[in-house]
Amino acid sequence: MSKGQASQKAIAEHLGLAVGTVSRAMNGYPDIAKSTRDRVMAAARELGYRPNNAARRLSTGVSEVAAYIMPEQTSSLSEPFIAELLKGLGETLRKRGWDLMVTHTTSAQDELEQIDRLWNTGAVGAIVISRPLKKDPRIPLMQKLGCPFVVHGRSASEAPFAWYDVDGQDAFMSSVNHLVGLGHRRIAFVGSPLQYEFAQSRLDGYKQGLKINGLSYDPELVQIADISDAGGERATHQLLTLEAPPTAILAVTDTVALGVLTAIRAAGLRPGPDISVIGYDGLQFGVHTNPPLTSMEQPRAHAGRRIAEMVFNLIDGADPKDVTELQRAHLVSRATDAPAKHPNKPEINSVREKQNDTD
Amino acid sequence: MSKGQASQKAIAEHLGLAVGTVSRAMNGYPDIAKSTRDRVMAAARELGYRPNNAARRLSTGVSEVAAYIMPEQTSSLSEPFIAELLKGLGETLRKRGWDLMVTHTTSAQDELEQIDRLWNTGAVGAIVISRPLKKDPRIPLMQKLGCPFVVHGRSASEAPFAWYDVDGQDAFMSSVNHLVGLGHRRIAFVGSPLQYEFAQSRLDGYKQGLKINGLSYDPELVQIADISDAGGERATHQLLTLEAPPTAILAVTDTVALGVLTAIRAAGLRPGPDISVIGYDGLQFGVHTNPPLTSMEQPRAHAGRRIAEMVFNLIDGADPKDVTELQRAHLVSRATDAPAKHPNKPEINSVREKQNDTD
DNA sequence: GCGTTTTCCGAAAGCGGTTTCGGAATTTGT
DNA sequence: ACAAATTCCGAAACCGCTTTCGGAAAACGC
Repeated sequence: MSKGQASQKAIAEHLGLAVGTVSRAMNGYPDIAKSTRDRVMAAARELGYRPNNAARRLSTGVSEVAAYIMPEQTSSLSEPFIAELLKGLGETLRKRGWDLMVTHTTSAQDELEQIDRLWNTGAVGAIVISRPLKKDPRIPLMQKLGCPFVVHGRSASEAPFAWYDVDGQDAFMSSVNHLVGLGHRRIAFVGSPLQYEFAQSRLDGYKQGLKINGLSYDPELVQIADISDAGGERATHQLLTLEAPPTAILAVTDTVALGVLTAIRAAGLRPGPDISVIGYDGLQFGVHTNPPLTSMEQPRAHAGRRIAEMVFNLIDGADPKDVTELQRAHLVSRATDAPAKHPNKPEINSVREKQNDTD
Repeated sequence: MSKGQASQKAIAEHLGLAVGTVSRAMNGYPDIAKSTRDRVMAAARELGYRPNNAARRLSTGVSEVAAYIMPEQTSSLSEPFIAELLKGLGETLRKRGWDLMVTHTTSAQDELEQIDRLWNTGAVGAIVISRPLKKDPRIPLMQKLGCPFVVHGRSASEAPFAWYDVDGQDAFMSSVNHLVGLGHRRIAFVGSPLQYEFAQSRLDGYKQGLKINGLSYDPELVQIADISDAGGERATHQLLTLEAPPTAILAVTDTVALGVLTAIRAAGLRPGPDISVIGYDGLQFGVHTNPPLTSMEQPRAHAGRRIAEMVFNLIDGADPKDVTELQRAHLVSRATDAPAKHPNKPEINSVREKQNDTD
């Protein structure tokens, strides 16, 4: 439309050169004399040259834009997380001249459609997705398309792919260890739907933690909830009405943990002193909850940067199977992890009594 | 690179037509027989045709991508806000085939540079910015560039521009009214640096609220802080060491209010019963703070949608001065607004006594 | 001092669309 | 049945940049 910008042609005319020469000068071809390269660069600066993105893309065939597919149903509470991720992604991409595009989808089907569109219209040159399912159709699709992609999380797949993940299994195992160390024996797990890989692996870690501590697995103590505060609240309400309620609860995410805290307080109990709670993510607002939430913190700022770097690795021709990174989460202890009140007397736990006391 | 996609040329050859004919058929030119248009459409579907974005952009000159410039220093706590905004923006843009690009900047200077780049390289066809300064250099820049843009917030400008905003002045005025109605007379304001337009207008609303309630303006009761929980905490600490501390505190954002709560609790006081606190934004995590935070809620989900629609209005040729919308915020009362303890006895307020009591 | 390399640049063909222009084929007018 | 008006499509230029190819000019060799 407007864009009164200097093109290579303008530079060429200004200098009495051919456009092809200008192009090669700017791209560092060896068959251009240093003197003319300098002239070209000077003129470019002087005339305010801006390479036309579309033109370059059209002739090279690659788009210097990466797409981030937003996880479908993101509660407003879990979003601080992806905002940080976006920042790391965007800033790191920019260092090599790439831009970041975000795409929201309306359904799993729509998501596949978007991926196909983004790649096949040439809108983007790479894609990053989050929260893969245990068996995620997006992965074989992108492999079929030949689109460079990195997954934030792991997944089952026949062919190897690039991924960045935090070891949730390990994290939940050590959470259990931590709680057992505090004298807890009845430890519950509030998880999310198991089609998500992260949900499964965190549950696995929980089970594994029980096992290595010689605790038996009690299905009653495992609740599956929506990834939301409301989901955590409902699940915890269930747990608290058990005949033998847990003395500690592991939440699959901090967002869910918020609901856990709410439900515990609603039952007239104190998160921490009465029932320990450990979340996962280490979100900043955990310091402001009532009481401040103990959580497994993952290195979030790092994630965006690394994922962007992995995108470049792929672009530079790295084999996807060599482009993987597994980080660890670390316990940040705030106020909701505490010694079990009666480590050896599992009978002191009628919630209703407790409630009446407090009323 | 790969992209085994069908081009218009492929369709043309498949049908024995010229590419120009195919193009005009797809774009609804009137000089194409309906019969051949149908054949073209059928072939397009059959061959899996995908228009090449770059090619179209190159020849039409317009890019169907809108950029959202991320506010420079976004605390991780304020980010739920923009994530919701992005969602509304992205989904609404997509309805007309547009995509959303996000750009993080490292400085004010860099931000101007990015805007210039995004527009002049043809990467985007419109830009939306947030949190304008009272006098914001980005606005005249975009006006000079001729780039369609909408501002999330208002600003002083010679030429009119498109904006969407929530009336912060009105909101803080009614917050003051609300508190006065609860018997408060010493009401403090924890604001943010006044180069931001929103900071100024909220302060103005605060002052206006004082005036219409016949309260005098006491500069001691106004603190300027970083837009963060830490900033709010420091500012509140100052307020509490005053000889005559406030009985109520207005925070410029919910993020800041978190720090206000922390500082109040740290002083051994109870937010709500002892000192009322009202935030601004109505963020969801306000229900999980200690205690739950009363706040002025703005219609956030609506914002992204409307801003995207305004972008299209501009693209469709609307005069920027006609593309504006002012929304109102509404009080959502949770647990931090309460009647003043001693409405008519401003002498009961030595914080140190209170602290000692609690110690 | 004349052939042979090197060095350096111009010319041109795309990339995949859009849009203008002109003309063949068909329809209309009388 | 012949000129005029429509209808419909092909041809070609262009958007800005990349890249291959070939050749002129300069440097080299002996």
